[in-house]
Order: sequence, then C-alpha cells, then structure tokens
Amino acid sequence: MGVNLSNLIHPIPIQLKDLRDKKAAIDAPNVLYQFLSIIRQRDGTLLKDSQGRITSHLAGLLYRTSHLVEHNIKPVYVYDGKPHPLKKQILEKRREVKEKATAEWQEALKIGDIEEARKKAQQTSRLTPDLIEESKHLLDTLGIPYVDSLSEGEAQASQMTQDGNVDITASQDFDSLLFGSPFLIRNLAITGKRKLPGKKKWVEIQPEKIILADVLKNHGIIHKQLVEIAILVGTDFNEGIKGIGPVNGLKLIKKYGSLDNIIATKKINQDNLENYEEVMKIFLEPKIIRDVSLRWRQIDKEATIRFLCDEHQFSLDRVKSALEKFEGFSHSLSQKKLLDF
DNA sequence: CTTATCCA
DNA sequence: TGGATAAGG
Repeated sequence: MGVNLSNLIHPIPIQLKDLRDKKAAIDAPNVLYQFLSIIRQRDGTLLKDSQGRITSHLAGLLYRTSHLVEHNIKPVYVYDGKPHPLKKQILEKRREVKEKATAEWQEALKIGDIEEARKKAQQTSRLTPDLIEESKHLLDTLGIPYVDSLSEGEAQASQMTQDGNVDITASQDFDSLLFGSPFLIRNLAITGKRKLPGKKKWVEIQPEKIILADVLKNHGIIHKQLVEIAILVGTDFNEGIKGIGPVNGLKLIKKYGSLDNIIATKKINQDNLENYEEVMKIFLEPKIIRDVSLRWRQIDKEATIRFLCDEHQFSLDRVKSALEKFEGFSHSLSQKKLLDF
C-alpha cells in the first residue's frame, strides 16, 4: 500500500498536544481501511449490528475523532475520487490477495488456529461504497467536515496543506510527500504498544512528523527527483524496477540527475517504465479542487446517538463518553464565531 | 482502533 | 496502580 520510502525518511517523534489548534487533512480511505483491518474480534470477525451490518469503521471513526477534538485538533476527512486508470492493476492485485486471504481465514478457523485466522481476516478488508457513505453520515452528525476529491484523496489533502487550508496531512502512507505535502503526520492519535505484523515483538508507537523540505535537503534532491525515486521503487501506479529499493533509487538519481538520464544509460531494466511520464503527471499535476471551504460545526449529539445507538446498537455509555470529549472543542467553535462576529 | 476489566 | 488482555457491535 502506497510507496516504500521509509529508508529515506527520518520522522521526528511528536506528541498530540504539539498539534493543538492545528487543522489536519486526514486521508479517509487510509484510516477507514485501518479500522476495518484492526477493529475485529479475536477470530477476525468484524463488529456488526443486530442486522449483521459492519460497524467497525464507525467505531474507529467515532473514537479516533473524539480523541483528536479532545486535543483541540480540527480534522477534515478527505475521500478518494475516481481512481486513475493506471491504478487498476494494483487494485486488481489487491482483490486477488483478499480472495486468497478469505479462503485462508476460513481454513485457519476450521483447524482452530485463532491467531492465524485473525491475521488472514485483516487482509480481507474491503472499503465498500456503503461503508464510505455511513462514515460520512457519522461525520455529518459530529459536525466534522469532509472533502470529496476528484482523484486521489492524498493529492487533495496535500494541495490543501500547500494552500494553507489546513496545517498538516495525516496518513500512514508516504504518498502525500510525492503529491507535495509540506508536512506529513503519521500515527496521528495512535499511542501505546503495537504488535509487529507477523512477529511476536511489541513496539512503542507514537505520532511522528515528516517535513518534506527536510527530506529533500537531507538527500540533496528536489521534489521531482523524489517522485522519480518513487517510480523506480514502485508506486500504486507503476510496478517499479526489480532490485531497486529506496536506497539504490536515491543513489541512481543522485548519480545521473534524472530518470530520463538513467534510462538513457540503458543500465536498468526498462520493462516497467513505459508509463513513467504519465505517473510523473499523476504526482506532479494531480486533479484537485483548489477552493475548498471547511466548516467545523457544533456536534449534534442526539443525531449521533440515534445513528450509532438506535440504528447500530452501540452502547449508550460508550458513545456518551466519547461525545463528552467534544465539549471543549464545541466551546472553542462558538467562541470563534463570536470573535468573527 | 479505543476503552473496559482483570489481576499481580 | 498499571501493564496485559478482553471486549466492543
């Protein structure tokens, strides 16, 4: 998922309180997908209401958002638009992986291997149009804005950060750096210990900040060259060159200056590079909306409770205590209104 | 994922 | 009391 640039990036650990009063453009598919992957029972079953409808995405969104507003961070969720045709290939590949994982999940359940079952179940998550609509409805009742992008949500979020509509982009992926986001926050709101995938090791996780200008300066490259490194390594829109990871990609770009020059040397396998100019365009000239207006409204507690508790059987106590975290946030909104007036 | 609870 | 573990829908 997303581009692998981790070896080139040295994030700065931060705390949630460092982001107080900041506006954050959150990659909505990225968080919703995470919720669907992780908010499950021990055997991998998703949380569901009495009618069997999935609720894991709503639980995650409620608790995550309440956590953010408790720290007076202003979230805006940015959704994907139409996928670029070059993304079809990776989407198809992911679909196949999910089909395989679904079978392996059932198999693990049959032999009673609960841990394996959960692991496989996590790989089966699908973000359907229904789940997306329900998440938007919850945001509406919470008074939290969202944006429907024309293309990639990460592209839209990055532009909003560049334009100053928001202060930071939040995602687990590095793609927003390719889209030119000056500031990226990973692990927004995530704290505590996490299990390393596939291993029995636990690591401490905390929010971290990545400054695009620093990444470029550290390696002595410009933004376009970072995109070229990503294309060598492989993105959601192209496969990348076998044997080239972020470190070798950087070396090649530093040595030859550009992807064009590397290609001219004929020293690398060029089978996967036929669309590279189009991929460059996806990152450097994405389809985005320039004049977004963001409005954080007062929470509608009654509507939230109707939706989560009455329609989807959330516990009233849990929802109420999550909604209490909106108190200070709502107050600061009405204060701001008075000041504006 | 976040919150609730269990137990040293 | 706080770190590990279960539950949540």
